[in-house]
Amino acid sequence: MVRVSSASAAEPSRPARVSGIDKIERRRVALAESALKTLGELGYARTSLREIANNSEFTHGVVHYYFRDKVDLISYCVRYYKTKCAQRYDEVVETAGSAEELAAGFLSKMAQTLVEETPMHRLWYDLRAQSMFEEQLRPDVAAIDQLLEEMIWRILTRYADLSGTEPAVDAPTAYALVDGLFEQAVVNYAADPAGARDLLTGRVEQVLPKLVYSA
Amino acid sequence: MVRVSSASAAEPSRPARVSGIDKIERRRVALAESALKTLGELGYARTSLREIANNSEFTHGVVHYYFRDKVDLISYCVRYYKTKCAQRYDEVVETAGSAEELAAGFLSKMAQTLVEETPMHRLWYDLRAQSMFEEQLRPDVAAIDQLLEEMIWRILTRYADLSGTEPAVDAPTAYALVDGLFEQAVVNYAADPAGARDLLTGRVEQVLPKLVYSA
DNA sequence: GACTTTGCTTGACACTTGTCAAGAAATCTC
DNA sequence: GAGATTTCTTGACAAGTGTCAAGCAAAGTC
Repeated sequence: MVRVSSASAAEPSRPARVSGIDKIERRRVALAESALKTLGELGYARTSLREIANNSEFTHGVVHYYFRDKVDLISYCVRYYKTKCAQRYDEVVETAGSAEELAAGFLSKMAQTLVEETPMHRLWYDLRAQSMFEEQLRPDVAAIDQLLEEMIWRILTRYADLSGTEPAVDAPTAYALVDGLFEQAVVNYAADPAGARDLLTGRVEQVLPKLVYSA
Repeated sequence: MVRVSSASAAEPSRPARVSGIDKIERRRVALAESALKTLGELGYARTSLREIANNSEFTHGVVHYYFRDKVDLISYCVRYYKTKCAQRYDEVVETAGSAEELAAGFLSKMAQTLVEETPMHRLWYDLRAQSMFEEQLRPDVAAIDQLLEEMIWRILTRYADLSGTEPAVDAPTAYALVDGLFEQAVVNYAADPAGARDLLTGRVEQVLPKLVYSA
């Protein structure tokens, strides 16, 4: 489990009672969730602290009570987000009994998250781009990239296993390829929400077998 | 040839002489080039018109003399950029006499542009991400994506030709895959400028043969 | 050389931004 | 329930933003 709380926040002197620290943490999470919703809608650049506060039940001063500054908040959000996104396919990987079943489960889950969590994916690609310019974001972004790479790698190795063969590319390559397809789908989704889904599944389906040696 | 000038700019009433319109166009290009330099350095979000003017030989008022507003400028920049980037590999495609030669030329050119035009690539991925939030950018971004897809497709079909076979994926898929690898390299380049180059070439080398049917 | 058009500079405007601080409100402690 | 502590609200600040307009400089026109 990732300890999101050990961040670099102001850490106001903690109250004596045990529930206090948790309460603070819960407020942080609530703020982060609200912030993520706004961020996903508007993107990193256009999201101000006031906008985040407006779209939440809090006022803009509260943000500064729980986070040192904007980067601290965004950073926290990214780390919070991270803990939620990289285990999406784990169940599919564990329960699939054949390569076809795994592929089908992966594809359907992928299409589902594309549709249901579009804003989050948009935000992710935005943040990764921002990290190229804003050094402070790089560690967090790199950590998520790592997590996602491992996620894809788990899927691919299991897929190869079930096919009685081995991956034909290494982990970073596999991740870059699948991510390229997914990002394309996310970008296209803005223009054509209806078609993007099927195009994605079709393309991943096309590519997946090429990532392992033929059995 | 793309007519960049037919944009939506203010279009001040043109002087009678023929050189006048060209002079305006040349100023626009000069401003765009300066803006692109700043944009590549700072990214879309952090680049203000004043910053663009400061890093150029002009003052911030001139920008508004030649461009209606900020989006008009950025839009123009993107379209100007587009005309320069999608023909990078054309010479390699035309002169290569064998599949290996084509692959080698492609890889070396790709590595070269990664290193020499890093800011431009960063900016491109930034802009594409922004286009998911800013509708006005979408047409321009989509046009560039299209151009790049065709570029990759020219390379792949020629590569298949020279190998005496055919592409095993369609154009959008091929583009998404290669682009995934390239974007990963651009992001990594920020953290590790030395290693990113070789990692990219290695990975593309690994993948390229899998995009065509084995001869 | 006067006059008009074009090109550019400067300074201002309305607005948004992140940040902070003073104090009200709520909560806890005894 | 009084007092202390935590939590939150409100209003303000300086800095930065896009935009524009008034006026100066330069170039072209007759």
